[in-house]
Amino acid sequence: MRVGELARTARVNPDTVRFYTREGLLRPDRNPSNNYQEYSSDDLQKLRFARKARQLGFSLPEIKSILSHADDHHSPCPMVREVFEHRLNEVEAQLQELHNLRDRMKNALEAWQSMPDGTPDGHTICRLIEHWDDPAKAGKEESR
Amino acid sequence: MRVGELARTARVNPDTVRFYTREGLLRPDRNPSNNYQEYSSDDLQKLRFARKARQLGFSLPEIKSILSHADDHHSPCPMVREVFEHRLNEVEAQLQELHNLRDRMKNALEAWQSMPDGTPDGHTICRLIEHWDDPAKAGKEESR
DNA sequence: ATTGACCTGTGAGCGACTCACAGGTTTTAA
DNA sequence: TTAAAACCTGTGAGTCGCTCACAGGTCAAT
Repeated sequence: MRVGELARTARVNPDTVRFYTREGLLRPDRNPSNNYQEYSSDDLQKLRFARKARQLGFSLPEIKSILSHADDHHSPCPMVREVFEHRLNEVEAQLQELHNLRDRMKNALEAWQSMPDGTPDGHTICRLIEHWDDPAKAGKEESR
Repeated sequence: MRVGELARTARVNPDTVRFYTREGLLRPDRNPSNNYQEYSSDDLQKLRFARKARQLGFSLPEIKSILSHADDHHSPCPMVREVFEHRLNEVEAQLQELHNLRDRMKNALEAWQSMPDGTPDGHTICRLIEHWDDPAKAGKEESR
């Protein structure tokens, strides 16, 4: 298959396919008659993997090295594992952080919701901003 | 306080402070004698808010508009709320996605862990790649 | 034969920094 | 007091991972 088809089936931008090819992540054959690139179903799998890996926050160089390790078929590759483990740690941390912030946002939004007309005033926003780092205060009125 | 001090207390790169200042997110006074920028504690709060908001995925223009709405003190601003709600949805989605992928990674790593010497071979990686989209198969041997 | 949809390479633009440079200022400390 | 170190200034360029724009070549359908 050629660029367009590959891109369509993997639901990515054709330019991304071209970009990955330029970067050496995909290595299609060339049709010598018209110089078009010919991708295999192997390339499709690599592309899909690459996209998922990107979502996980792997860098293109990392993905490239994982992929090329997988290419020469049965090399033991502790490096891939290191990359993986390292990335997993980062993902866990990010997940935690995101979770906290999500809760913070929800609280803030609830505080807004319960206002007379549902629109916040400057004060609310100020409080939100001032106590952003302090979940105990954000979204709650002080006792007074 | 000046650039360096502000940056240190907020634990960001001084260049980020300069960048935010260039972008109009922070508006320090100028010391006319030496042309240095003078930041207030208000700026510190804005900076901290901006960093948290960035982690949540708000864009700089969004942050800028939230901050300037908060500046002219008591404007009701449904826009800020819209941005906030919209972003919350995205965060929820991202959280879900990240969660799934984290589990996927853990499974994969466990499968590796249980291998004889703890290092994966080409086959394992291939399976991981081939069935990346298919949690039922990744990290498990087929029945045979 | 012409249209339109594809393909090619290259180069530039994006957001949000980050770094490098060249020069001016302030602080420290010998 | 003066030299060095540590700051500050603006500007411009580099980074990553795309994405788009351009100019031109190829191919299938009408």
